[in-house]
Amino acid sequence: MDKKIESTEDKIIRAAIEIFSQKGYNGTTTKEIAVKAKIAEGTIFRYFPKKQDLLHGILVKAIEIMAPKIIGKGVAEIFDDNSDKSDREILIAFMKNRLEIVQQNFTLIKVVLNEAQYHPDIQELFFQKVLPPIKGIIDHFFMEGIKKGRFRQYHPSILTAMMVGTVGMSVLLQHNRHFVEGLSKEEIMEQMADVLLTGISKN
Amino acid sequence: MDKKIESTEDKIIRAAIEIFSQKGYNGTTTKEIAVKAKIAEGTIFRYFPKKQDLLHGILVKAIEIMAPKIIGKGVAEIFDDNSDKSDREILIAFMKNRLEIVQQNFTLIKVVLNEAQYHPDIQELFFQKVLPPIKGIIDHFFMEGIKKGRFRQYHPSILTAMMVGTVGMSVLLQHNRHFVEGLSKEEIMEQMADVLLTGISKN
Amino acid sequence: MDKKIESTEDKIIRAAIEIFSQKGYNGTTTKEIAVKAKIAEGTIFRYFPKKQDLLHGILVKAIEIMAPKIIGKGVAEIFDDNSDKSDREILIAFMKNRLEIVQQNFTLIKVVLNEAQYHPDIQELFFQKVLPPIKGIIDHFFMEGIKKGRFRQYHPSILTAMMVGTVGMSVLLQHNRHFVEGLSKEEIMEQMADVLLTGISKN
Amino acid sequence: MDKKIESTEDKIIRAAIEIFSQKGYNGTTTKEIAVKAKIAEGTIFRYFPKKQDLLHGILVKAIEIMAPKIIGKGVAEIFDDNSDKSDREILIAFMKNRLEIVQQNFTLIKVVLNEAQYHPDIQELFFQKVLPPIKGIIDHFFMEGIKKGRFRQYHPSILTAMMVGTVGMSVLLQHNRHFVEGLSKEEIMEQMADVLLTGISKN
DNA sequence: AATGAATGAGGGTTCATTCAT
DNA sequence: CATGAATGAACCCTCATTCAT
Repeated sequence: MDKKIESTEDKIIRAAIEIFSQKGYNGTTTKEIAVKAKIAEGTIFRYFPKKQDLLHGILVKAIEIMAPKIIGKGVAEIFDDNSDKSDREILIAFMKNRLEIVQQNFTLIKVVLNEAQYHPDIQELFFQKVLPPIKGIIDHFFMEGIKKGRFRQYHPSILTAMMVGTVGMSVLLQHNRHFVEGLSKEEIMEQMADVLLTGISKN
Repeated sequence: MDKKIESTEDKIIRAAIEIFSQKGYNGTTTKEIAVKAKIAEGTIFRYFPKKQDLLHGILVKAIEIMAPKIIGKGVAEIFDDNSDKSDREILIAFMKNRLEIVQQNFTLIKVVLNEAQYHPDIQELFFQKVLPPIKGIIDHFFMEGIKKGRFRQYHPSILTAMMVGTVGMSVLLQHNRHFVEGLSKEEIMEQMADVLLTGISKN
Repeated sequence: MDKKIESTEDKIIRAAIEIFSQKGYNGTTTKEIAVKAKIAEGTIFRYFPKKQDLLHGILVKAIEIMAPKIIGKGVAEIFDDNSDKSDREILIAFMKNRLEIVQQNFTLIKVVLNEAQYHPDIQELFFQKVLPPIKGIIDHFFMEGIKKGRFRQYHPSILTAMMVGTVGMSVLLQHNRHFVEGLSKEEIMEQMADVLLTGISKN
Repeated sequence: MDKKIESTEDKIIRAAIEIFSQKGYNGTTTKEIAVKAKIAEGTIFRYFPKKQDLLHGILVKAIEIMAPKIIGKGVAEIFDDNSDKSDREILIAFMKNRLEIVQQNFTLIKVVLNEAQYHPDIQELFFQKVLPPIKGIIDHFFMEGIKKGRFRQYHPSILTAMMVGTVGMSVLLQHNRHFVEGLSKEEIMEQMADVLLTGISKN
C-alpha cells in the first residue's frame, strides 16, 4: 500500500536517486530511470523538462527529507532525553544518531555530494541551504561545551569538521569490511567518539 | 621548455586528469581532452584504445607518482629527521606532510576516488594496490606509539581512519573558505592534530 | 499510397537492401540508408541496434519472401499444371520460373550471397536454412526423372549444381548485354535448357 | 629464397590480395595489409598513393599472371596435344585445365570479381581486357565444333556461358563439401562435362 | 626508400528531448 | 496525463593519408 499511492513524480525521483548513486548522473540514461520507475521515458519530461532538473528535484527532496531529522527532532531529542547522561554518552549518542541518519539516506547523500562537485548550482544550493544548518547545530553543540568549560578552547568549526570527517569515515568503513577488522559498527563509532572526546575534554 | 619534452602520452594523461577532475569521466569528451592536450583527437586512441583505458593510465600514473612520496621518503624523513622532536611535533609534521602531498596531487586523487565509485576495476586496483601501503604505514605509526606506551589501546586502524578523515576534511576545508574562518591552513592542521593527539596520548 | 502503410522497419530494410547491393555492406553508411529510407539515422538503431543486425534482418526478410515462392507454389504449380507437357516444356518452365524469381529478388539475393562470404553467421544461416530446401526440391526433380527412367544416371546434385549455375549465368547475362548478342532472355533460357535436357535425357 | 627477392611492391600486392579475398576491399585496413606484408603502413602509400590504387595494382597483376595461362599455352596445348583424343576427352581436359587455373588463382579471381561489382573502373577493365579474350577462346572452341558439324547449332556464347557457369559451380562445390557427397573433384568435373557434351554433340 | 607517429574527416552508436497519438 | 516512436546533435572510435625523421 506504500507504493500504490506514490506519485509519478516520486517514483521518478526515487528511481533517479537509486541509479544516479550507482552510475553517477552522467552515467545514467533517462531510459534507465524510466524502466526502474516503471513509467514511459517521455513521462519523465512532463515532470522534469530537462534531465538537469532531476538533480534539483533530488536536492529538494533531500532537503525535505533530511532537514527535519537533522535540525528538528535530532538535537533536542538527544540533549534533552540525555540530560542526565555523561558527556561521553551524549557525544556517542549524538554521533551514532548522525551516523544512523547518514546511513539511512546514504544513496541520497552520495548523489548530492558527488554531483555537487560538477554542478555549480547544486553546489551553491548545498553550501547555502544544506550545509549551514547542519554546521550550525554541531558548531552550537561544541560552543556550548566550550562555554560551559567542559571542552577546551578550540575553534568550534574545527571540531565540527573533525566530527563530520569522523562520522564520514565511519560510514565509508561500513562499505569496506577490510579496513577495520574485528569491530562492529557500534564499537568503531564508540572508539572514535572516545578519541574525539578525550582530545576535546578538559580533563 | 617544460612542455617541449613532455611525451604525447603524458600530455594526454595530464589533460585528462585536469578535465576529469572538473567534469567527471562521463562528463568529459575525448575532444575536450585533445584540445587541452593540443593534439588531434585520434591521437588519444593510439595510446589509449578505449576512453576507459585513460582511467587506467591515470591510475597507473597516480601510483607511479605518489607511491614513492608516500611510502619512500615520507615516513623515513619525518620520523628519522624528527627523532628529537616531541610526539606532537612529529604528528603535526606527519599530517602536514600528508596534507601537502594530497594537495599537490589533489586533482589526480579526486579523479581516482570519484571514478573508483563507478568503475569496479579501478576500485579493485585502488583497494589492492593503493590503499594497503598507505594504510600500512599509518597503522604502523600508531601501533608503534601504542606498543611504546605513548598511545592508548585503540584499534590502530581506527586511528588511521580518523587521521585520514581529518586530513581529508582539512583538504576540503581549503576548498571552502567559509567553513572555518579566521584560521590559516597551518593553524587548522595544528589544532586538528592537537585534538587527535590529546585524544590518543596516554597523558 | 503504397509507401504510407509501409512500416518503419520495412522502409529501413528496403533501403538497406538497395544500397548494400550497390555498394556492399562495408561500403554503405547508416546515414545513406537513413536518407534513402527517409528517416533519421538514429531511428535505424531502434530497430537494428547494430549495423550488423541489418544483415540478419535482410536475411530473415529474404527467407520470408522467397521461401513460399520457391518451396510452396513453385513446384506444385509447374509440375501439376504441366503434367500433360513434354519434359522439355516442363524443364523450361521450371527454369524460367526460377529465373523470374531470382530476377525479381535480384538485389536481395545479391546482398545475401555477397555478404555471406564475409559474415560467417550469415553464411551458416544460408547453408542451413536457405540452400537445403532449394537444393532439396531440385534434387528431387532430377531424382524423379532418373527413377522414372527418363534421365540418365547422374548424381542428382551435380545436375542441380549445373542447373543453378546455368540459371545463375543467365541472370548475369541479363546484366551484360554484350555477352550474348541477338537473343532474348527467353531464347537464351530455352537454348540453355535444351542443352541441359539433351545432355540429361535418355534418348 | 623465394621471399628474399620479392619486391616491396609485390609483397604489398600479395598481402592485399590475400586479405581482400578474406574480408573484402572495404573490410580491409591498410594497417592489416602492412602487417601481413611485414612492412610499415606508410610504405604502402609510396607505391599506391590511394588505397584504391591497390585494386588497380591487383587487377594488373591478375592480367599479367593469368593472360598467358589462359590465352597462350592453354588452348594450343590442349588441342594440339590431344588431337588424337575423342571430343569427350578434349572437353574434359579443357574444363579440368580451366578449373585448375581458376583454383590456383582463386583468391585473386575472387577479389577481382567481387570488387568489380562495386568499382566501375575495375568493372570496365574486366569487361574490356579480361573477359573478351577468355570468352573469345571458348567461343572459338565451340564455333569450331559447330562448324565441323560435331556440335549442334547453338549460339556459341550460350555454350560458353554454360561452360563458364559449370566450371564456376564446380569451383564453388570444392568449397562446399556437403553439396555433392561421395564424388571427387575429378568425378564431378567429368560428369558435368559429360552432360554438357551429350547436350551439345550431334549424336 | 622506409618508417610510424600524428592527423582529422567520417563512421557507427547513444541518448536527451519532442510530439503525435 | 501518459506513451513510445522518432529525432539529430554529439559522442567514441576508426582508418586512410601525411610527413618529419
